[in-house]
Formats: sequence, structure tokens, C-alpha cells
Amino acid sequence: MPTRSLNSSPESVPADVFAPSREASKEITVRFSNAGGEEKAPEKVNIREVARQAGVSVATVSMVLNASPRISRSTHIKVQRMIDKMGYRPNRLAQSLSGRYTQVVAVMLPPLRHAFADAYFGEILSGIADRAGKLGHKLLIEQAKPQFVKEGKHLELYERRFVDGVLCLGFNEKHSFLSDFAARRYPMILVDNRFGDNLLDYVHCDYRLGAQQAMNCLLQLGHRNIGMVYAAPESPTARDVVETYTARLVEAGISPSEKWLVDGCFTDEGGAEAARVLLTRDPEISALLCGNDKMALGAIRYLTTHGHRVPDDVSVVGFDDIQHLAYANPSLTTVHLPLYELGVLACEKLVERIRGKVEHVAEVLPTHLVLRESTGMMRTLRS
Amino acid sequence: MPTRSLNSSPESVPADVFAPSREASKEITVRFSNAGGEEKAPEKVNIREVARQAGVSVATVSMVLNASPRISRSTHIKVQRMIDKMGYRPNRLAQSLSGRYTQVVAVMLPPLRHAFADAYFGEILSGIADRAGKLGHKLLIEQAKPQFVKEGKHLELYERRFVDGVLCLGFNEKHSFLSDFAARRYPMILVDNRFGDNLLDYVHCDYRLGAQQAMNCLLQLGHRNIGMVYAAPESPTARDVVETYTARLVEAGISPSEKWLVDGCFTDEGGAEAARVLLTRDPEISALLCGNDKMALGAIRYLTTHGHRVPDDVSVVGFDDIQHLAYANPSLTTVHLPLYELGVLACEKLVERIRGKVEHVAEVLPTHLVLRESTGMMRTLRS
DNA sequence: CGACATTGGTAAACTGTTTTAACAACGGCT
DNA sequence: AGCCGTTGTTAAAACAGTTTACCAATGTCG
Repeated sequence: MPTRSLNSSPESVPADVFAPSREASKEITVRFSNAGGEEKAPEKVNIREVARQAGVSVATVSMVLNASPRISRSTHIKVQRMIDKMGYRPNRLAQSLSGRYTQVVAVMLPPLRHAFADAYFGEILSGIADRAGKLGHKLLIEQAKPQFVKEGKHLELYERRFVDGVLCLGFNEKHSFLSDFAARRYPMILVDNRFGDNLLDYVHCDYRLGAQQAMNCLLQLGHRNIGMVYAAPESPTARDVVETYTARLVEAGISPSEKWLVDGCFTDEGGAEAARVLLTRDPEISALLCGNDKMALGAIRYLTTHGHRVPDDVSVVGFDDIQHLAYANPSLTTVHLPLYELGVLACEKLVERIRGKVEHVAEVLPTHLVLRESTGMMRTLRS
Repeated sequence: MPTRSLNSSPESVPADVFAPSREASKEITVRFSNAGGEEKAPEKVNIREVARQAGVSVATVSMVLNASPRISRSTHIKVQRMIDKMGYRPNRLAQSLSGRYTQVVAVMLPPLRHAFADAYFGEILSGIADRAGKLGHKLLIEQAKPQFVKEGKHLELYERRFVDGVLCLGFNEKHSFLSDFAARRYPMILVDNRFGDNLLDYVHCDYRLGAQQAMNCLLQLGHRNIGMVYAAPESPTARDVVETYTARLVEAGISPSEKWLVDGCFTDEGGAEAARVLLTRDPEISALLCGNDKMALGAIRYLTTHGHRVPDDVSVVGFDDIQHLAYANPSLTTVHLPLYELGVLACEKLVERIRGKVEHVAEVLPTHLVLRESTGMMRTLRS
């Protein structure tokens, strides 16, 4: 139950009472770094002040900050010492305003209610954050709510100089607004998907390879009636999985059937429902390939609570390898997607783009299968 | 107008033909918004340009942007029309540099490898993001790696004007650097914890209430030998749980025992190990209270794979109510923490703080128990 | 010894906004 | 007619950096 004061004062909070004049302390000559006993907020010191105290020009201080080779060793030391003494930190708003870069990149997430609570996104984000930090970039996160896009806020991100570039997670071809970035030459990289037209830069996991690995596993275990719980047919990478699934069946001499395919909407409820539908349509099904771990979990949940043992009666394979599901019961055999590494790569490529590299980005990272308990040999084949 | 020609000093004439000087296109009078067929990046237009085209001063345009009442209706319309026509978007670096606020808040996460992939943080983040969006603030995320803190980067966040304030998730009293913020009067709010000295602003869930609810449940089901898998004893809220657990036992006439307490480190492995230790120390234990869902899951995992049925032999209660664990098997009875709402509240309070409100922030949100399958009546009491 | 480079540093222009003090034009009042 | 008070607008001064064109003092060479 939403408690007190939560939804009070929606949009506006009272403006501040005391308006601190900009005049402030222009005349102060001696600075107190941490003279007094307890730490205090350092009085705001700017580059001009540092220059004055060090007896050099503003330009010189700037050049020291940026390690320009035009500054002599002695001057550098003198100025640096003053910088440290005064506890001076350059204002990055001024730096970015004057310079070319903001040193910030945005991460756009889809408008799902629990986008941040999602292990899939989290893993990618983790990689992005680590890389961004190493490259000296900050991270801005944004959810692409319909309203947000309608008002063109996604472009404002760049045009108003919030960020230098954008990483987009969890989108697909239906989200046509993403083309806006490319149309305007704003650096943007699609993460773990691609657009059919291939005009947008992207990095994604090798879903074909992953599907292949999963199908090989199931086929080798003797399964022939294999159902598939897919999702998001508007997503090229999701289609990769379905196509590979079908192709592998054909290669194995099995004729794929429409009735083996059900959409599970990427949710656990969807996975459960899909399992129900599949097993009802064809009770002979002995294995399920699921488009992500959540659906796989839902499917297992349905199966075990409706008289089908996993893996004894039905084997289940997922996709993602999200954390702490190794601890599900039974633990899940799944295709491991290198999501962390994908995040690292995406960030890396984006920064290259920002710095002026022009090549089209189109990278694909390999997957591998993690064998756990939810898969087993086809019943009839066991001795 | 002292525009160009300022720096066309006496002699230099053709010098800057090839140099892409900052002068750029001062003379362009007609703007192409989206005349041509395909969309193009709008040529960068600034407030001066708009003012010129609209035939007013820069100050007037600024006041139109900020809806100042001092601008007449007719002027407002005239200028607004030009703004739209030229596709002008104010540069927020300049705005923030000039003004008092950056309109950005930071979210600091602990340096865990998978901090972003964590459902607990994700849920809070979700609330923060929604609220921040509505309040017109952007979100910067940062991981407080040891290196980061050692270099004082957490203070730079504020001092270099990256953000107006900071929200800290997942920290405890051991993280003393958080006091730096308060010492310097930088707006900061501790989320879902508090410091013992109560000097720092905080919002957190009512862990005492939660523990009470969980214990009531277990006691009512007839359990008397109740083990506890705790974690992070340096965290006041985590201590709340242990203390309440102990107090409730005493109230129920049961003398708490040291051997019923094991640290599970907030991880699933830790939970599994803790369950093993507890059941070994005292096989009579018929219920486990776990400090979070992850540990509860680990415990269940251990129990079910070692001959203990859940809930038939041992009941398990968790803390958090993280998503899609309703689909664990058996599904988990747990204390629901209003994490989303907590995020909303934290963001709200932080922005109030930023805007000048000075009251100490200390809010506590109520929890409730979610009954699912992992708890059952004490064996010996069942008919 | 004078012409010419090189080195190290500086003044001033530039980034794009907000805000303040001043002011012109106008109406109402004595 | 002279004075005062609004109203609406503006010029200019902040905000805090980077960059560029230029300059003075050396060093090198013929």
C-alpha cells in the first residue's frame, strides 16, 4: 500500500529560500583548505583564482590541467602545487560547454515496469558501467517511455548536450524511433539486437549459434518432438532462434510443425501458459526450447505442478543464463549469453564512434551451452 | 553589432579560410528545419541566433523559455514560433553552468560484480527512475569501487558539478566515506539503511515490522526451533531483523540460541551453506528465517537436495519479495519490501533537499508478508 | 652580429545560457 | 505640464572553462 507522503507534491518542490548571490566572495585571497577541525565544504574556487594565486595566466592553468607539452616542467609543478593546495576541481559543465565532449553516454532501456530489476539488462549494464568507468565516461540511464519518445526527448539527450552517444538495450524493429539517431548521425549502438536493414550500428550475441547448441544437445539426448517457446517475433535475434530451431529439426529429418511453436512473451507466466498449450496440443513433446530463462522457468513451474517431471518426462532448455537460477529446482540447462562482455564491447565501440571513427559497427559474440539438471535423455531411450 | 570582424585583425585576411573556426556560419539567415527529403542533423542553433531572427534580445528569448511573466503575450508567441521553426533546443550545459542546478542526481551502488543484475537494487532503481523523470531530473549511475572512493571521485561528482545530489543504495556503516557528503553539506540520502549515529539522511523499509510478521507467521504455524540465516551484521537494518527475531522468540517463551544463527552473506551459496550448518547443529530446527530471498532460495536448494522436504520438514521465509521467484519451486513465502516505493520516496526527498529544504530525512516504510508455498504447519501438529 | 626558429607564456575570444540593473514608453493623477 | 508607477525589453555582466593568435625571450646558424 503506497504510504504517506509518497504521492504528495507531484511535480514541484518549493524553490530555495535564500538566494545566494553570484557575487559571493570575489575578494578572498587566502583559502582555507582544511584548516579548521572538521571538514567543510571547500569554498568554490575557480581557475581564475588558481591562476592568480599561482601568479600565472588562466590559460596556463588550463594547459597544466590538460597536460599540454607547451608548459615547462617548473611552471607545471608550481601550478599543480597550487591546484592541490586550493583543492581546485575543474567545473565539468564549463569544460564540456567549451569543449567537444560531455564524457557522458546514455543507456536507454525499454519502458518495462521492471526494466532495472531485470537480470538480463543488469548483466549488460554491468559490463557497460565497468567499461565506461575505465574510459572516463559517466553513465546516464533513461527509460524510453512512449511519452518520452513522442516528445522527442531521446533526441534532446544529444541535442541539448546531455550525452555524447547512446546505447540501446532491449529494443527491436518495432521501435522505429531508434532510426532517428542514425538519420542525424548521432552516435548510437543497438545492444543485443540488430535492425533488418542493417543501417544501425549493433553488437549482439550469436543467437543462431546458441540455438544450434541447444538443439544439438536435445537431439543428441534423443528428443524428436521438441516444442519451442519463442517471443518477440519482431526481433531479428529472436527470429534467428526460431529459424535455427526449425532448420535443425529439418536437418535431423524431423518435419517441424506449427503446433510446436508458441509465443511466451518473455515472461514466466507466458512460459507457463506456453508449456500448457504445447503439451495439450501434442502430449508427445518431450523437450522444450525456450527463448529466455524466465519463460523456461515458467514452463518448468507449469510442468512440475501438472504431473510432468523435469527432466524425466520433459527436458527444458533456456536462453540467457541469468544469475542465481542455477539454484532453481531443477537447475536450468541454458544457453549462456556473454552479456557482460557484450556490454563492455558496446561501450567500447560507442566511444570509438564518438571519437570520430566511422566504420559501421556490427559485432557478434559467441555463446555456449551450460548443462544443468533440466535436460535428460529421452525416456524411451533410457535402459 | 560587435559580432565578427572583431578578430579580423588588421593584416590577416585569407588566413582562416580552411580553418574550421568557431565563427562557422554566423551569417546564415535562413534555416532549413526539415525542408529536404531525409532528416538531417539540425545545424546547431543557439539562443543568439533565435533572438536575431525573432528581432528581439537574447534576454527576451531566455525569458520566453522560462515562461517569465514579464514577457507580453504577443512577444511570447512571436518568439516561441521562431523557436519551433528553427528547432532550437537550449544547451543544458550552458543552462546549468549559469544556473544553480544540474538537474541530475547520482545513484551510487556498492562495488559488487553484479550490482546491476540484482533484483533488489533494480526494484529500487525503478522507483527512483520514475520519480526522477517526473521531477525533470536525469539519473547518473556510479559504482563505488574502492579505487573510486580512494580518489575522492564520489565528492567530485558534486564538486565538479556532475550532479546536484546522491542516492546511496546497498551501503552500511562500514562505508564511512558516505559521511563525507554530510560533512560538506552535499545532498545525499541513504536508501534502505541508516547509520547508527543518525546523522545521515535516510529512508528504509521497516525491517523490524517485517521480521515481526515473518516470526508471527512461523510461530503461529507451531514452529519453535527456528533458525536464522542473517547477513551483514554491520548493517543496522540487518541487525533490526536479528534483534526482532530474538525478541519474538523470547516473547514466545523460547530461549534463543547462538547455534541457531548463521551468516549467509546475502548470497545463494551462503544460504545453502548456512542451512547445512544449522541443520547439522540442530536437526530439530523446523523453520528458517532468511535475511533475503537469495539466501532463502539457497537454503531451499540445499534442503530439498538433502532429504528435507520444504515445507513439510522445514519451512522457509525470505525477505525482499524479488520478482519471478514466485515461480521458484516451491514458491517462497517472504516479507515484501516496498522497494519501488522506497525509490520513489528517496528521490522525492533528495530533490526537496537539493531545493533547499533542511529537515533531517528519516522515513520508514511498512512491509507485509506474502504467504506462498515454502511455509507450512509444524509437522507434529498436523493431524 | 643580425636573421630566423624555438620555447613558454599570455590576452582575449569563444562556448551558450541566466539574471540584473537600467531604461523607454505609456497611462493616470494632481 | 510635471510627476510617478507600470510594463516590457534590453545591454551587459555573470557562470567557468578551452583555444588561438600573438609576443617576448632565448638559441642557432651563416
